[in-house]
Amino acid sequence: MSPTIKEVAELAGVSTSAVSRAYTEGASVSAKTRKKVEGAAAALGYVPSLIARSLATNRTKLIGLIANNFQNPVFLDVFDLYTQALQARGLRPLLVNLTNVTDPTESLRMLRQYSVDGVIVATSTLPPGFAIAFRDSGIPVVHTFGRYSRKPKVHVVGIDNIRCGRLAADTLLAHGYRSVAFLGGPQFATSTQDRALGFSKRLQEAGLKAPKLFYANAYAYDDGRQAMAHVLKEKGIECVFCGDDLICMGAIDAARDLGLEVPRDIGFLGFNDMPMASWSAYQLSTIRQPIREIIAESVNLVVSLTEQPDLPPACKLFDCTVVERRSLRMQSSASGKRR
Amino acid sequence: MSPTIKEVAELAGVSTSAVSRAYTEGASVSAKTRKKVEGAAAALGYVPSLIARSLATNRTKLIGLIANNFQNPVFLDVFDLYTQALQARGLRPLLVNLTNVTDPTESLRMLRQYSVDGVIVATSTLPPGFAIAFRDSGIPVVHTFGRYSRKPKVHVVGIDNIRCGRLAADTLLAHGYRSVAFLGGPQFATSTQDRALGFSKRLQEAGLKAPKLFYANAYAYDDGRQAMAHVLKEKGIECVFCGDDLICMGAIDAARDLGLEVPRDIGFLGFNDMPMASWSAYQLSTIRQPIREIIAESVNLVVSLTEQPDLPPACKLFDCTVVERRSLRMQSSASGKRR
DNA sequence: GGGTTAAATGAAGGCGCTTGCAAGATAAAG
DNA sequence: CTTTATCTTGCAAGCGCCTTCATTTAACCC
Repeated sequence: MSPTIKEVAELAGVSTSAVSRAYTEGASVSAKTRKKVEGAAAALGYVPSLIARSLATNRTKLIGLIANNFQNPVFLDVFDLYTQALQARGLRPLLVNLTNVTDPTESLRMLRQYSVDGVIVATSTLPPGFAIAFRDSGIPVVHTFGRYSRKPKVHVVGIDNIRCGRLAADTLLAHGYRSVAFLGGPQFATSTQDRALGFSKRLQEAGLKAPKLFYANAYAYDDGRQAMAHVLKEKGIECVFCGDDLICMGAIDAARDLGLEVPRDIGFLGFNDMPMASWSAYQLSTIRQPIREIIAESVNLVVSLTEQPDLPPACKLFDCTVVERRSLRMQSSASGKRR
Repeated sequence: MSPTIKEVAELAGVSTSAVSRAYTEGASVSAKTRKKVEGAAAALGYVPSLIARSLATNRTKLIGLIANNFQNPVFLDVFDLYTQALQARGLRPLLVNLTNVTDPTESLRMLRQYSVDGVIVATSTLPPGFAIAFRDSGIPVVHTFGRYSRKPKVHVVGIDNIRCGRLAADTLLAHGYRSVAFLGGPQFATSTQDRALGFSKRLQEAGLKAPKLFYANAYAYDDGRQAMAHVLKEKGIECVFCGDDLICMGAIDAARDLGLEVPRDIGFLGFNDMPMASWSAYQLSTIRQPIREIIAESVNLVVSLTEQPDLPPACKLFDCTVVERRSLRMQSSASGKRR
């Protein structure tokens, strides 16, 4: 069907090795034969088969891209950036959807079947067993949005959620809030755990009592909305720090349905700075993580790993920033500067 | 590294053919040797290499999944459903991001490099040249969300946007609106063109004058918002039919910023029924396309095409339904039933 | 048990490409 | 015009699997 290397060789009047080399970076070919090969290839519409090549080279240029959260808009960005970054380096994302999958066996089998060169786990809500299972079978893996650890099991690149929690606390304090709550995502998500921790700790350091902790069942609007009902039963909450913008918007709507006005009656701080955060219906103040940089770094890393699989696992962390809009009350001039 | 068929054969005490057959559906193997093979494979941690297999069978089980719109939340659903549907059939999506790509050559080359078994073009905003280029090079292609045509160049599955436009018109008429506008996506998108057409036509059939047509630069919030500014310059518009929920929400916010209340002062009908449409800040009435069915059908189709590549291209269309929420004023009892 | 038919098996060649090796061509040096 | 070093090139083996073909084994029926 598709022309093969042999036909090109024949037409060009050279050996198959020659045409192979014409397509291999840094191979030894004279300009003359390269020209001949290119001519023949063009005439035939030849495209070298990566399948056959990878059988010989043991490199597929395929990167498994693992996700399990197709509800959250940030992942659109994530997919977009990943596909572009990988494409730019001649790699291909093999998309793996692990929604509702609890056992790594099957996905591992599949990834090995295709002999992917590496795996990127792009989620903070997947049990750590997955990344570790991949690593154990010898596949280079980087865990994006993974948890910081002094001695990580796999390479992780992302943010320090504990620091983010502290940043959130500082922000609320700077706005003069004293009685605040935390409304996280699912309690098993490490991102939620860490943010809650940092948030609580910083508040206590500032002499406040530990905030009440609430959890939504998922990083989603409806779950945020429902969970907010519980928050609202608590008296005297001035402001809530949400673990995700979607949750936050759900929470805001829950509050508004009860006649509360944001930020006059209650303040909100979100997380992720997704596009909707800037919609005029919400105007969310939120914490943004540098997704673009995180992903660029992840791709760099997985590429390095295909070349040096034995790099010791490390955490590469990026700083978050707060984006101020109008879901927090005006900064009281007394309360000092933000950091 | 990974154990090969030969090692398994050796350990199991059979020929490589035997173990190959043990892994091939419908091959002739006795239960006894299959057991032996499975035992040996398990002991070795053997996973057959799809790469090698596809070199021999000329089937990769790889499906190119082409997208170019990573801004619109519906595509999260699309990705989710596609990956799941493909996985369920033992196929793998190779994600291709064609954002800002105008020339099919490069992507075609890449798809051929990987000898994908088929291609799914999942977008309504890609020039038709792409799908056709794929087809011309012999790759089975189905165009999801493509345009209806009596004599299509490639298989398309989606909705009849002209009918959707008519449905929108009927809905607005049933609500008693008389002076309405259309606010579409980019003017080059066939989906927008067709919806505008059906919408206008139906209104005129009902004896109204043709609606004013407006276009947003993209299926996105900000673009909807900006375009709405122009709509609002027009006097006497009672209701606007938007080509996308995002556009619609942008438009609503633009209207609200001017102090208008929805649906008291102006009505809105959206398109796509994305999750945000049901948020209490919007409560969008909108038209929903059966994405799940569309995608299931697309996958079925692409699978059939890998077996019978010569099926004549056809259009498989699905009906849309309107989801009534609260962005249209109460149905005037006089104005009759919805269809 | 013999004969017939069906099922299971192994050997071998091939899928399209890469690559070590040795030989041939070219260039640089004397 | 040799000699030596550097490039190019083709041959052939191999990457891990499938599949045809011929052969062996099992199943079945009188």
